[in-house]
Amino acid sequence: MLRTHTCGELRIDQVDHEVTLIGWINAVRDHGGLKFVDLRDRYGRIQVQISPESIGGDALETLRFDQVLKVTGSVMERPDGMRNPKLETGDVEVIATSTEILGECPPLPFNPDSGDQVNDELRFRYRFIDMRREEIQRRFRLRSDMQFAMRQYLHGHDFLDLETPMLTKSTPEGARDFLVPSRQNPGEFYALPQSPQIFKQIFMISGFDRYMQVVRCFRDEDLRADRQPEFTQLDLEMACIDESDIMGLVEGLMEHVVKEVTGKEVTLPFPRLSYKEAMLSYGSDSPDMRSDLRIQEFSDLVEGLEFKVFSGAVDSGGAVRGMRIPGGGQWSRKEIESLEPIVKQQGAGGLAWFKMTDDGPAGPVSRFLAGAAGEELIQRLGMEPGDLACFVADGQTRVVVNSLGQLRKELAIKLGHIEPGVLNFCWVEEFPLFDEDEETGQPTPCHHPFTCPHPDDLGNLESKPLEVRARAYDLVLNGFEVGGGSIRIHQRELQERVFTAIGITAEEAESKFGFLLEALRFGAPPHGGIALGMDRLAMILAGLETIREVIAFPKTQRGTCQLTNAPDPVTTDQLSEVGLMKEPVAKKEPVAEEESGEDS
RNA sequence: GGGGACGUAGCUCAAUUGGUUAGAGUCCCGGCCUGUCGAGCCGGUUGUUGCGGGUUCGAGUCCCGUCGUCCUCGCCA
Repeated sequence: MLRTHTCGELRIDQVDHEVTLIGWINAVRDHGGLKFVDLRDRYGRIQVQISPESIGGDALETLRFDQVLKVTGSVMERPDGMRNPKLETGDVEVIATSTEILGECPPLPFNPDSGDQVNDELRFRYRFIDMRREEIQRRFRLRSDMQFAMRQYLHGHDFLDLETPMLTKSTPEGARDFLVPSRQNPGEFYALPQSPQIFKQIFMISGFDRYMQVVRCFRDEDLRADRQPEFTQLDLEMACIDESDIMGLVEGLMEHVVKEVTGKEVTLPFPRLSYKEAMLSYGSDSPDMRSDLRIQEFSDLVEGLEFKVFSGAVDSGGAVRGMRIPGGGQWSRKEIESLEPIVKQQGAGGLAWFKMTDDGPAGPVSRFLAGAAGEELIQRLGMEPGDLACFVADGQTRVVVNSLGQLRKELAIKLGHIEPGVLNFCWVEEFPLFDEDEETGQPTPCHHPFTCPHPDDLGNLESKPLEVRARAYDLVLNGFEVGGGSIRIHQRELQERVFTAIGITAEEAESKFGFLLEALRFGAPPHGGIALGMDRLAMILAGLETIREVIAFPKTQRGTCQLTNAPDPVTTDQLSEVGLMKEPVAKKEPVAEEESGEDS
């Protein structure tokens, strides 16, 4: 080792020891002859004293922030009144007898102290500087601890950590694939896996019983704060189990992980609610239960209200829903109306509302509340003086759900329901097996085509496919979907029926999933599993707003890497080697393929 | 593909209704300084206001286009 100690470990015990440290210069306090230098590494910070006397009159080097400095000297107890209680090492300092700059460093492109204030573009371009920050190092430590705790827990429950291919087969369903051309098979392509789904099912058929993997997955879709084109899942699968076994295991896993990483206790079991209930009461399939705001149905009352906006919505097949906002009656009209853009963005025409005062309802909707239906509405809401009620009515129930769901989210923040550090898990289950494709009307899998239909609904698979429930479940944490899984189909015949229901012909099924269908013939046990989003989990456990902050080298919203500048054009030679030709519309030219390089 | 926000010194930001020479803090450079720990004091440099066009006597400010970053809808089995 080039050093005897790290920058975080020296204490009174080491006084008079001769030590050698290597670290980044974190500050230089120059008093002319006497200099104090803070040296920093992963483990902490320590003050080094450099003076002409201590280093024997040698010329002092020019010291600058983030140079890598090697210091040899002796540990001294600091004089009284000169200790620094803010530093773990603050009772001692190192009196340098020699110093050497091992790594030069120009002035930095940004000030790391400004931390997250600096714009992301710059931070990610100079990620190596950004990641020196204590704050960032803590995040990645947390993520590392989290993944270790997961492996530890699952190892203790007989899971095997098994690998699956990264170069695999493109599948027709689901997200867009990232394609990889095959040099040895011109014109043919691998795809990067969207998930190891089928491979883990094959492990089950192979008798591996309990499989886990921390695995990278790839989906070529547009990005969000919580979505990157490549992301990491804790993937697991078990045989001879049902839903409650998976949920129970994951609850135990989360309890262990949260305890190990944050020291917090979670309450088990996690509440479970059906998809239907989640959509109705919370306006989302990933409800944030940190807030107790609840959406309620009022479509059945509109007949008695004589409010055309409401009745019109219901008449055209939609719905009227609303929620009580305790204490919202204190808000001004202007403040209430400032909520309207939230619902308009989701396609709603507007926000209807009334306040409850000591003298009864007041505000735009109040004049429709005089009759019996109005009274029932007020009663159902549980309105008390000082409360506000907001409603959305629309001909499309989907718009009502999304609008109020979004409004609920914003109100939860506004009302201070979102306390930092609170972890609120729940399960959402009984998802529909299929969604309707908006364009073709074709049923398409909500989860994936290997999800087992609910046994009670099997009779409807062909006749009323959209009413079939799935044996699927999502794990939700603080309003984020952090996991999703299902019991899988383990019978070939049922798998074929599901393929047919989603419009996959026998030929397509054979060519795309033939290997799975074949495997299902040869002794497949009942099985199921789940995949947990590691980036989102790490983000929430670290109290952050975007998964970019827990990914060392994230992509921008356009899918580019600021550090490496990927993706890049490649040379025509590289293309032809893999049997591809360039379309003449390339945005960027390949770098230095045959440039003549004239200096300007 | 649609909607929105932002882009001014290396960095973080300011600049009144469109009005003179675009400022501050920090960083950086020079000087002073032997007990600081956000060191201090004195002095100094730093600008294609993202880019291109337009309106105007005059544009950082208004308009159009474009590029980039972020948020979001669509999309994400």
